[in-house]
Amino acid sequence: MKATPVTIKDIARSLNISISTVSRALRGMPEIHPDTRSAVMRLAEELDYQPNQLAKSLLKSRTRTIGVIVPNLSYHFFAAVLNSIEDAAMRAGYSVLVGQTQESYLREKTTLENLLRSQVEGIIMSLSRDTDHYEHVERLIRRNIPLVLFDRHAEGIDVSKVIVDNYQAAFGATEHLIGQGCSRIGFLAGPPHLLLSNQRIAGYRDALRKHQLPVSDRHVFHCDYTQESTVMQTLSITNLSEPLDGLVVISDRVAYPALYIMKQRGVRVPEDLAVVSFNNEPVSAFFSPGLSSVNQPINEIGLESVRLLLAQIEAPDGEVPRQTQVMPTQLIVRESSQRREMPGS
Amino acid sequence: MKATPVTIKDIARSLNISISTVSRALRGMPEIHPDTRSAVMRLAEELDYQPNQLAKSLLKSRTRTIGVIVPNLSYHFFAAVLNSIEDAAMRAGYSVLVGQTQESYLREKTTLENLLRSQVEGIIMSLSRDTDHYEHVERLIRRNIPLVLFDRHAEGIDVSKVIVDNYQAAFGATEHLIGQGCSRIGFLAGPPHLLLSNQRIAGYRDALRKHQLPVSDRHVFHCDYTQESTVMQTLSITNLSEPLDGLVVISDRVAYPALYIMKQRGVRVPEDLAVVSFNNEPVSAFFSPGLSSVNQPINEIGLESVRLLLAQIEAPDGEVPRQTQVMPTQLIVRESSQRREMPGS
DNA sequence: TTGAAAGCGTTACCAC
DNA sequence: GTGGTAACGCTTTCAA
Repeated sequence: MKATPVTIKDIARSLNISISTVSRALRGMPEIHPDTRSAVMRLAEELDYQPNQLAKSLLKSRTRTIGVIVPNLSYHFFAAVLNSIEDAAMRAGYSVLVGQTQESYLREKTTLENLLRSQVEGIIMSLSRDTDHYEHVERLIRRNIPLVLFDRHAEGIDVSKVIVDNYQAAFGATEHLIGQGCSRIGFLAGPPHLLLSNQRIAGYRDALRKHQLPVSDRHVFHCDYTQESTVMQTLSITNLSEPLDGLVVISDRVAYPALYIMKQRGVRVPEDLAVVSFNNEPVSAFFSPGLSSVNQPINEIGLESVRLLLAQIEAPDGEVPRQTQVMPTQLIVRESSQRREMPGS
Repeated sequence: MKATPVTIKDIARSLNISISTVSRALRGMPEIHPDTRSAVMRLAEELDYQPNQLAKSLLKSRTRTIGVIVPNLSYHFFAAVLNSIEDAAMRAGYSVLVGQTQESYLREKTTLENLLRSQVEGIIMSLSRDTDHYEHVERLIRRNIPLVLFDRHAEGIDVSKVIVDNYQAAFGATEHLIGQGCSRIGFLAGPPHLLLSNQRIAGYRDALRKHQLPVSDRHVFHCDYTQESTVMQTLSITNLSEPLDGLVVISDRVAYPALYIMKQRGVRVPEDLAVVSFNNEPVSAFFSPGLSSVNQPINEIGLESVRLLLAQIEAPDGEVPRQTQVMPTQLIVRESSQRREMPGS
């Protein structure tokens, strides 16, 4: 017997009063007689009454639910941002429906549709690896659905974004390697069409150029974030006839297996090859050598995404405040990239 | 102008037909005239009509949504299980509402209530660190809400569970250390009242006893999973007057900083101290020394949780199939615990 | 202070 | 084949 949930109606019937009165009593409206109110309250408590959010939502056209779409929750970055999003949403009285795309465009599209059918009031998303066209996103915009893109975004779509300056961050990371005396610096990048990856490559290239170091396509290696392709590309790097002495890696997730392979192949880090990466996952500090990595303010990215989304959701009709928040990054220097004494140490 | 979403009613009015006809056409009911159907379909397409799931849910008392409550999504284990849960749920046509407790009992309780108000059809949860009484869970059971507990469960509550045999796993891990020649083995455990931690301690103790090795409370160190307390406890371990030569750690998350401290203090792993841990996070393979760890079948835990939950949700009234699935674990031996040659290598 | 009734968007039953 | 209507659980006028 799947207990039929108790409704406001049941309470009304039991107490021989009207539904409206019960509703009012439950919500603490001032005009209700204290006796009535306490009777209602007591019975509600006793029957363990739970208001049906669905009915409320339908009536008010407000679900207080937001949808979050990410490529994959086993990536620390996305899980951690979701953590922060859920936390902020909860504090603001919102619930979170999650969807993962598993890096597939198709699933991104259907997940989006499912969330919309569920009447989420807005969507926070990070594009999948395989997403290379954006009609589904543009449709959201046309339909005026509050939307925030974070991390994996796309150029030329007019929507709120929470991102970091990937170009600058990569530029800085590369200069750091140069400052450590590296002169043949490579880049272990993500898939070729991924904006974030390309922006970082651009920063890396310009840093090399600025310092009159050789820039070559043959020093850029693309992996698709899977372990197999990372291993393959890393092996290619170790097999270069003229070995690199510095390497920028697209993310810590990719750097871990890369470092492992380097060690196996007898490449000493940082002596033979200085390495910097992106994301600064917590474990990176505990590696040996500690992995130098560009930190992104994960918590703030989540908070900011929620803030921008709620700004849209709660905006008076007609105004759709769109803005791009560029969050600060910071290169955390650890042993993996340090070939020179730290000043003062 | 927040575009009022187009409804079935709008379509009906436009086409001068009744709401019921539109509804039937949209759902592909056979009795509809082809012309009518195609007209409806075309207009629906054109107006980008999206059925309102809320209304459907209210009517049918079926939301096809499940709630998932976990302590914290930045723990790899929980994020990865959620990954698997969301995936399985999606395939079964369900959506997932997530909630995090941040290890707090209070938040666990309120999150639970929120999910119920949202009319989730069932709940998959892992208890928070600070949860030491279970009325909130028992209330679910009394109300016949489909429920599955995974990983962090509790004894004596009659509900479906997906767990591993922590006792046996710890027993095995400890015997492995003994097999490597360790005789003074300690345990870096979780909080004192955490069932999972205590089960592992019991397995550890019994393994020591079986091999006539000293069992002492002073060799069990409790941390609360935070980095600070892990560091503190690790320092205590390195400060023992008679040093340990083997250590079982409650989880990889805890082992990482512990190994780091060991290295800093000049404790060689595995030569001075052999270490095994639990969870086998992907990065553990890339550590040096590689961290030996008890693998839990994360993907299967998620799948199984969904399976058990759906079994309850879809069970005919009256039957509430409850079962406990004990998932297999496997000790993955890496360098951190190997003090003897591998046979045949 | 309370009650009756309309309505949120949809489906399903019963007529025609 | 199609249309009217009740119902899901709730809030909110409007009247009393």
